[in-house]
Amino acid sequence: MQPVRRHPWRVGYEQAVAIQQRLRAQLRLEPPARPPETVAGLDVAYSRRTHTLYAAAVVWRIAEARVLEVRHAIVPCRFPYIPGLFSFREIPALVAVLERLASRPDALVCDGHGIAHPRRFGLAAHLGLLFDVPCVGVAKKRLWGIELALGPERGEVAPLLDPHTAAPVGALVRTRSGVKPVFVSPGHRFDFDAAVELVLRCAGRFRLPEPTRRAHQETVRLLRTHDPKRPAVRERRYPDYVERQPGAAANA
DNA sequence: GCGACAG
DNA sequence: ATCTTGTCGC
Repeated sequence: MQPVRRHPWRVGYEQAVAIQQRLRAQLRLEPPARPPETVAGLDVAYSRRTHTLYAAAVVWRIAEARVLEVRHAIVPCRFPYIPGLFSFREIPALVAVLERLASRPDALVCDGHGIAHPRRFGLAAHLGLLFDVPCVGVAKKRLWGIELALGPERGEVAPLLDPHTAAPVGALVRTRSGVKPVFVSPGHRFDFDAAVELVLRCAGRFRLPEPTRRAHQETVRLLRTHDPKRPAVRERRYPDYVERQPGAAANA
């Protein structure tokens, strides 16, 4: 899978904001022509110690609830975390992992917001536009918008409204009864209803949609194998404590 | 000046 | 997100 637009190597703050304002005009917020059958869940883990991003993509066939493909990418981290400019931090890793996909999924599910963003250009909007692929954002916390009341049952939905215009920017979606909702917003080539529908179709037994949840697991596994943390010092020895011998009696 | 602030 | 120690519940 190849991007249709290039992302610059080095980006400063003002340039990042300018890129967002230029690209957001190109977003298409209509639903995909046909309902997605395969989606790629995406996630990134960080090593603070080595300034490295560990990205994973899990391609998922919705109808069969089955993994089709898993890819990884490891890239250096070259942009700070700034709320509102989050995509510039993770996009190099996500582009790298998507370029490794053999298949072209019908849609992407990102770990972050789409247009529920102060400039209407969150990670899912940015990434969807770079590849011109349908993309939805699923975030665990709010960045932008006013939350309307949401019922407690799985499948219930409430709007997330722009603070200035009261126009919808996304939705709160209850993916599990009695569990905190997720924040769903279209990124590119999605509208609100199709985005919510896709997230619910990908929802399994957990709060996060299954493709993203599995991508997260992959990311954690990558971090653990490539950047294992070892204790700074070995735990001290305890001279008075005697290890139980295998097969020894419990006491004398 | 104060609070809010995706990952 | 990462770091870090413990606690609660199936």
